[in-house]
Amino acid sequence: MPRAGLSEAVVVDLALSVVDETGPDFTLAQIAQRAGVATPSLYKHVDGLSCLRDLVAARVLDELSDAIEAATGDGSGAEATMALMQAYRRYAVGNPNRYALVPPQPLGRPELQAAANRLVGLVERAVGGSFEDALTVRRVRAVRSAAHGFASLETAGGFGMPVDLDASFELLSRAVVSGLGL
Amino acid sequence: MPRAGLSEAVVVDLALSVVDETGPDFTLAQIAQRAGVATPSLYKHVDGLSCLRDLVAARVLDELSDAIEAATGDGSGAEATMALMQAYRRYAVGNPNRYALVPPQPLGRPELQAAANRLVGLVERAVGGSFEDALTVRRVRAVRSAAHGFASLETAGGFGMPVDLDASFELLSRAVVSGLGL
DNA sequence: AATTCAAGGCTAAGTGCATTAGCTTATGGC
DNA sequence: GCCATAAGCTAATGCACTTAGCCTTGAATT
Repeated sequence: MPRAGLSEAVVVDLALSVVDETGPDFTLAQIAQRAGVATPSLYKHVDGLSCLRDLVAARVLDELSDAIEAATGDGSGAEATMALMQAYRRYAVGNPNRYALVPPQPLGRPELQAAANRLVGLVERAVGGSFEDALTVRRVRAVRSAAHGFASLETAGGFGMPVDLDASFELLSRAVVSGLGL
Repeated sequence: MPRAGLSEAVVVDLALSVVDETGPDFTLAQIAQRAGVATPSLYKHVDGLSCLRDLVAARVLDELSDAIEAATGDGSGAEATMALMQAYRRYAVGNPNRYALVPPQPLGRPELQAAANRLVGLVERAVGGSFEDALTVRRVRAVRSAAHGFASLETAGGFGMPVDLDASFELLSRAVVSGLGL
């Protein structure tokens, strides 16, 4: 039996392709099929389903952070925060199934924790402040809540007709940014 | 074998007790055990797991709507919207596992669709407007996004240390309400 | 009171999945 | 060329959902 050229990263790739095509719930059997391999063989690269879920989630969080970083640079203030929220939503809408995998509580593997911390750090920088400051903590939470709430409802089809969505998001993000005093 | 006194509603009750005690993911086997019944017997009352999920979700949405309705009455405007958001968060924090079951996209059984519509109607009333109006649609979406985003992150433990949460939510809801011009 | 008959239990069996154990083979370093 | 390890495999276990078909309870009707 020839080797299939698998690795942890490739397994995660395959998982993401399954997610993109069939929805957020993936199965080891589906991935093994795409790899041309029997299901138990995956255990040579990945320590079971829940571990793989963590790896996939970390990957998605990193993609999201990349998109945000590219959009906001190292600026801060109202404009940077608006850009951050916009990039956040754009990623989610462009990758709805992947976004659904983002775990709100990044417990689990350290990679996942690190990816989540990176994202929060980007919000912190955009808002402009440090976590020493209680106001900054609150602002970061508010921005995350608004962005995640809208993205999560929109990607899940929770807004009924897909009409007026850009304007709706614009209204929300302006309201948040100005209401937070940025 | 004596009858167990089951019914669709009782099965949903049992499912909710499982959810409260062990987390959002429940299984027919767990419910059957609590009912003192073999797993297949549940099919006499409920049409399989995914149907039961819909029924449970509809029940939770109704509880959430009840809590919101009690808190906001039939008022509208800034104060009513603040009260609505507060009630929303309070329900979620008080019932984190149940809240995790709220489906963002209420596709599926008509009961579920109706429950979701009821909730949206409450937000509409609090915001004060009608869906004829595009601005009202945007405001309702913004309020839902902020409330759901914060509640979902908080209940999932996404905010790290549980410090300053009330003040954080207060900041967000004030920002949204004032930023929406309510 | 006796009978009927649907509703609500049951067991048995099938499917799909994750996981573990143990074996075999490819492959890269010596 | 040899050998150790990595990377496949098959077999088997356990758990969950689901369907099929049987049996009993119990209430309504006669």
